[in-house]
Amino acid sequence: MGRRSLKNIRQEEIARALYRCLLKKPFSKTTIKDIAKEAGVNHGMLHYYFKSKEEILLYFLDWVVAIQLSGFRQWYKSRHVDNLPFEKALTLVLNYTTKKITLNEDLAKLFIEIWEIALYNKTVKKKLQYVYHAWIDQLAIIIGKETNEKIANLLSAATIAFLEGMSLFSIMLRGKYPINTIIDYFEKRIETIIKMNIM
Amino acid sequence: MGRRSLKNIRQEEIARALYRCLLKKPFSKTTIKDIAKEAGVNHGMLHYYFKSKEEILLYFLDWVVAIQLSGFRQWYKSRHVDNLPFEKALTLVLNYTTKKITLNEDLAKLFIEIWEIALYNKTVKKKLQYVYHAWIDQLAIIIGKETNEKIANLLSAATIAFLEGMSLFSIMLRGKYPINTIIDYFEKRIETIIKMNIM
Amino acid sequence: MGRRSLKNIRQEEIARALYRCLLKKPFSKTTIKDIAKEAGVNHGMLHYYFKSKEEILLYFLDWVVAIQLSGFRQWYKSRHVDNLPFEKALTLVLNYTTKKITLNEDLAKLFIEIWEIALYNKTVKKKLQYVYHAWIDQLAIIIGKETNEKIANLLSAATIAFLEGMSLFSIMLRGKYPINTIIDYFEKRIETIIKMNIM
Amino acid sequence: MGRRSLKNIRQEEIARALYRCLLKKPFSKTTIKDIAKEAGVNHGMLHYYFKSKEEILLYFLDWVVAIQLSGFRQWYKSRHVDNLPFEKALTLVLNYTTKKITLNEDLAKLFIEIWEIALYNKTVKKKLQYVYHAWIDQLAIIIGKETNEKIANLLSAATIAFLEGMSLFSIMLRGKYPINTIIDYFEKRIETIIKMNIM
DNA sequence: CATGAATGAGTTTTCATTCAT
DNA sequence: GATGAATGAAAACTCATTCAT
Repeated sequence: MGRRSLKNIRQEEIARALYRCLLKKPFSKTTIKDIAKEAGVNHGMLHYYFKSKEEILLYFLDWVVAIQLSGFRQWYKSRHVDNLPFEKALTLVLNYTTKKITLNEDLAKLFIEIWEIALYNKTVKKKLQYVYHAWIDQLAIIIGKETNEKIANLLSAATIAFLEGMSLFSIMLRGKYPINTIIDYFEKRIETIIKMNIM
Repeated sequence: MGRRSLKNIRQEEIARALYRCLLKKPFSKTTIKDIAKEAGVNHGMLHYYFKSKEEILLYFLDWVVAIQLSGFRQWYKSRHVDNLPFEKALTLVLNYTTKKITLNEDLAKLFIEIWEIALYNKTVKKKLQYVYHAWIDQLAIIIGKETNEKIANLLSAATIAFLEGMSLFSIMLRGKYPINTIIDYFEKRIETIIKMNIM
Repeated sequence: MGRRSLKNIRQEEIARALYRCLLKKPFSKTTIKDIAKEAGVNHGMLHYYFKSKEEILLYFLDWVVAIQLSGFRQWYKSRHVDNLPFEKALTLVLNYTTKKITLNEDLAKLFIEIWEIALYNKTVKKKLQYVYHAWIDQLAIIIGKETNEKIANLLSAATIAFLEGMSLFSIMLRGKYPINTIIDYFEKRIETIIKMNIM
Repeated sequence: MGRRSLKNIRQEEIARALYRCLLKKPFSKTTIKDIAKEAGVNHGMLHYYFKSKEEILLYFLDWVVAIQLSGFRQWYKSRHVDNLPFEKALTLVLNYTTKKITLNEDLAKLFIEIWEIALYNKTVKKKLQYVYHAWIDQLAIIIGKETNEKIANLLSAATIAFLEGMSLFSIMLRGKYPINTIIDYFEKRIETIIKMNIM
């Protein structure tokens, strides 16, 4: 992807290190030195590239979101989802979402952490709202092919709420409930539910 | 329920204080002194009644869960839900759940906090699993009247996942999406979805 | 006088410790731990009794000023300066001032430090202004017995400026100039200068 | 005079930058990067031209003193003060001193800062002593025309102490006391005081 | 010469926990 | 039981200094 400045490289390394840290500890218990150690750099460096611990978090969030978004867009293009008929497009997108996002345990953990931070941090909350907006809008476009916009939005939000709930359960109830089965079950019926709701 | 020891009274006061604290700050930023102040007792006392800050949290969790459970059970009995026909029982229970739990913003905030703590704390995770077990089982009993047990469990878990997702959205997307409308919409259709899934 | 709270006792001990520290190092290089060590207490204590390092400084300033003021007032009363004739009162007060303040090397050092802090710290500056106000006013009252108020104020301020300059020199030029001789010389002539200025 | 090395030019630029910095912050809070930024050079360069932060300060002091001294000497020559009668010379020199030094607020601030540093730094103290020596000697030469050397030195030191005290007051009591009036008042009487002291 | 990345010692501050009274 | 004084480990952050390029 061409040349990036050392600053960008380092900042991303630090974001990547924070990612690994958050799989072990909550952000509040992750110290600057933890992140530095994980990144293999001196802890003073983190303050050279970021003004504060919170700045690292904010950069990290943007980085994670950008990666997910770009991953999704690349896949979306490569499968020509735009040109597919409603049923096919819906199935494909839901499948991508559940496999790559909902059931990605690292991501699920990460998002639970982010939810909590967002509770008391407006900037983080805004970023999270942006993500859900984008996600709901994207799915609403597909659903909107078979129903009116208002209902499509409503169904899209409901579907994603359900998937986020399942994502939560995949972490909290792992091994206790057949998360995958439940998701499969609903993937197969969501099309019907959507069409049912037209009436 | 008869006499309770002073210790029990104090412990509950402290749990209640923690509840109020958690509406303002995450647990990690809530200090022993914050809780003590909110409870109107000396902070040294907290270590007299509890071994550590974590013990307060664990007691608090049990207390919150017990309150919710007893509230539900009392309501359940008073409405004789056990004797109602399937449709009526389902409607009533879902209505209670959405109004008292899903859309209770204080509780929603609290649970996001608890989810996060559970990520990295096995004891908290176990308590949370117990709560979801109890909840899913309860709903599954009602749904089970119209379908087989396995499917009932699956549908119950899915419904509660959806409600937890909506609870999350009610906090994160408040004002941006018509949370209440979405929930109303689905309350009206869940019966159909359940019956549909029998086939 | 009578009973003082432990808090007051500790705060004063800390102020006293800071006093000793400032004879060795500037405030900016004096660490919280230095003060704690000098006071013989744990450094956490300093934050128990004071909100911040600056708060210690402010308390310290009030404490130093109060001590000097009370020392002066006690002496003033015990010598019945109020009832003495102009010449006697002036001589006595100047003598007290030069011996106890101007040529008190610890105090001189301390005040140079305070001057510097006051340069960039408004609260400290205000406290310092209060001290000089009180001092100038006090001397002006005595001088005012022989001249009009405006001139008395002017002469008082000039005298104290001279003494502060000598105080500075006593630290900076110790051993190089006969500070004591200069002060003696002027103590003897200030009366004449004052009277001369009436004309 | 003539060509100066790049090193010298840069060093002076850095000294000039430190001067501007010290009008905003004490030396202890002025960082190497602050100075570098003010000088418009890379902060690494400061360590190329100076061994340490303290070395910058020492160079800076010499630079300030040299500027003041050369300014004074130039003025002194241009006015042929050496050839003037006692009264005229005294008046002129005092006037120059009060206007250019005592009441120069930037310089006054700077010197308060230097006094404080000198308290705990022998090298700085030595430089300061040199300045006061030179200044006192210079004035003593003029005063000495009307009195014996010992008394002249004494009166010179006293006068400069007074001026330094007024300089302090001009910063600390600005707006609260009529500093200029006091100085005017004494400029007019110092000649009389000097002559009075002969007797 | 010039840059800015990197280091690490040192600073203030917070806070759970202990304990004497 | 209750109080609040005391401890000390650990946190975020700063900054003079070094050094590879």
